[in-house]
Amino acid sequence: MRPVPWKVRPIPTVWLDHTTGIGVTDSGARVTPVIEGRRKRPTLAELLNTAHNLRAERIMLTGKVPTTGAGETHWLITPTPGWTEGGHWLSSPPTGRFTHDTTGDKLEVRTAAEWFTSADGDLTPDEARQAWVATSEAIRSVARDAELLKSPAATGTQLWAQSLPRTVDPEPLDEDVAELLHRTAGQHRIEHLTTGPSACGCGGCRPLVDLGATSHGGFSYVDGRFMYASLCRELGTGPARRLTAAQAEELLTTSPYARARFHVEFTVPEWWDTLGVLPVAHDDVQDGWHYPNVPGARGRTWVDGVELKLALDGGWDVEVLEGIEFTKARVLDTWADRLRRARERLTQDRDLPAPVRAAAVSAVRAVLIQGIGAFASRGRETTHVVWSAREVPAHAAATVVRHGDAFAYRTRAARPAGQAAALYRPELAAQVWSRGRARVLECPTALSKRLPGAGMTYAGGALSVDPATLLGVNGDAIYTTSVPAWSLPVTVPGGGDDGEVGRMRLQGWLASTKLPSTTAERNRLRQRAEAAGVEEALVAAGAGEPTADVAATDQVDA
DNA sequence: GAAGACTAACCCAAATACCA
DNA sequence: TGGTATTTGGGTTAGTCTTC
Repeated sequence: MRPVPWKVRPIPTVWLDHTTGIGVTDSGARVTPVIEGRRKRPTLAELLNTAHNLRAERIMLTGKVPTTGAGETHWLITPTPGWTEGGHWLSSPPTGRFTHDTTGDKLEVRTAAEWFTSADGDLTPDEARQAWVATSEAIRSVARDAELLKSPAATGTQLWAQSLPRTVDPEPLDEDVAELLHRTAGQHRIEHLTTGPSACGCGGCRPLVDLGATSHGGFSYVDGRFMYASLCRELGTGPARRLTAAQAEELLTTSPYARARFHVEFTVPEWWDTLGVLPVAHDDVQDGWHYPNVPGARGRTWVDGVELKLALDGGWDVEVLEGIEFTKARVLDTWADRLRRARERLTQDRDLPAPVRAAAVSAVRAVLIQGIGAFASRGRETTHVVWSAREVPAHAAATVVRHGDAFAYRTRAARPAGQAAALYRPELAAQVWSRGRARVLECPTALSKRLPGAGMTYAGGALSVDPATLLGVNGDAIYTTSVPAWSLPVTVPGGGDDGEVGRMRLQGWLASTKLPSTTAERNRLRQRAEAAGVEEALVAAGAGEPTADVAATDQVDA
């Protein structure tokens, strides 16, 4: 069943700073809010009225949009005289939906941060507007008629519907296979590998860095450039075939790269000294996933063929219990390629101010990542706000969150039917995520070659660093106490980053710091490392002074 | 002389094929 | 899988023709 692209028209938008209410219209004209009394800061209702007077149908907020802690009232839940709320989304990223009481006009409140992430400070309303324009032009340059939709996920989905080659008509999965994928496929690998409270206590996992012995050291942050775009090649899709143990075993030997998932029971080899390869769900699903790495530890789990191949190549003992084979097709190739070109076009655009360029590049990244995520989405949730507990429907009682005087509850739309079912492709998301997990372990570099019989040489990734330096894994990022040479640009000796999409490259380096004992500490260090940059590491590796050009590229490389 | 219609040439992206 | 070479084909453009 082929997805049918739908037509959208651009939404008239005003771009406002959340705190001051000052901003710009789509055409760049300055907007100042009408504020009653002597207040400096506009209320939400005043922002709505300002936008309404300009005939806008959307407000994009920039600047410090407040985050809501437990028990606090959400900033979207506040009296808005003249406006009726309906269908808010209070989680992240927040969306407010309002209807004007007299005209019936609809107005949506969103945050620019949903699209644009910027490492150094916030965008101004006008910068956000420029980034929006640049992003839509870049997207349009690779796909005629493409528009930015209401969210990056919708934009990605829509772009996919347009990018599916005419000759491809992927069959949706059977219900039972889709359900199995949902239950057994994880997303990003997030793992902390030092001793301390964030270490996995299951007994099958062991930390690699003992903070008792080394509490201080370097902190390097390496992650993949536009990683998902390089993982979309020739994915498997429906129809899917269930395989018995014998058939699965057979498939594994005849075509090791088949698009398939396997139910396996594995044992970590006696000599294994680094991080685990295969993801296993915790007994309590709420606790997420872990990656057993203690020699002799056993586990039973569903894994993608690429992860299994990595384990088998690494000498793991694996027994295959059953399998599912997908049909290979070029479902996402064109889509990912277009996004890659759109991003390329933006990074090369020297006319854009650096913050705008970086923001636009981050928006393309959001479309890619959230587009992938949307394939696994089983209908979206809506938040409803009522002012009395009695108005909450019984079936939604479990989702109620108190916001001051208000009660917010969530409902989930029914499983997608009709056209929307063509967009439900959990097998695509599952494979990209699996490939991502495999890629962060073993990643080709500019130095890599595939040699017959020898596998990949000079690979990068978590499996190729000294285990004693490995602090953790986070999605497509790894953190280590020393800089892996392959993560440096090819311009320095031993460097393996040639600027290609999909390469893992050094994003930040702190030469000496207190090593993180928790994931939260680690995330703070990542920010610090990113802010500190890579210059020091480059100099240490023997590079000359970086040119202005390189510095400019780095800035948009997020 | 200008505007529109038509056509051939060309370019580049997309699709395909194949290899290590 | 990742990479490269080749084929295919859609779309743009420059050039020419036609008509008013």
